[in-house]
Amino acid sequence: MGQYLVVNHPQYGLTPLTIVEVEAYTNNDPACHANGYTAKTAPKRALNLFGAPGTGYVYLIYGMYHCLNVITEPKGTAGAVLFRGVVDTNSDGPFVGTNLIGPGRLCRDVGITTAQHNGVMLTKQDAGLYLATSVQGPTEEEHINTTPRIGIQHAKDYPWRWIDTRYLKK
DNA sequence: GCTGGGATTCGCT
DNA sequence: GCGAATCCCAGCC
Repeated sequence: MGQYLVVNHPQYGLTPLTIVEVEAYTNNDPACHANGYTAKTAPKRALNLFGAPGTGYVYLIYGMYHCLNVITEPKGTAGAVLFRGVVDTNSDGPFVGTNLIGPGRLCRDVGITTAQHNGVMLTKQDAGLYLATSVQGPTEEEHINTTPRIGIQHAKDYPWRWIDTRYLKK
């Protein structure tokens, strides 16, 4: 939270966007795509969930939208953070004044797709999509709230969604 | 080989 | 508040 997701905008080039909303999914989590599987038995879609930390996991939801995650657990253990919302804090960026809230909208507006970005290493800059330390540093705890995750059918009570209250009220 | 549901969004009512 | 848009693949026949 508060760090940068750097995207490669077709006109503005590399653009740092500040992360303001995330959710966590992990091993033995009923809501995780990898739940009930191992790295060997996982369906193709969820395979990257068992990859090396820093790997991007992009999947298609409802046939229409892409969702971007980053792997957070050691290789072989499922676990990821879903990026649900970013804001453009650049004075002249492409999305100034437009907070990209919602995982599908975020991916649509910055051009993240499974074809281009699933499995890329988000700690390296060569894919034009990566994570970076922000100038303002991580979000202070006073600005962060936790809530249950959105839209899931299982483990609805896990308080594993984090929001920056300066941009999101609930 | 077919069917149904999903970590969503937007527009219309 | 509800439904449509639309693709992947697990589960079941």
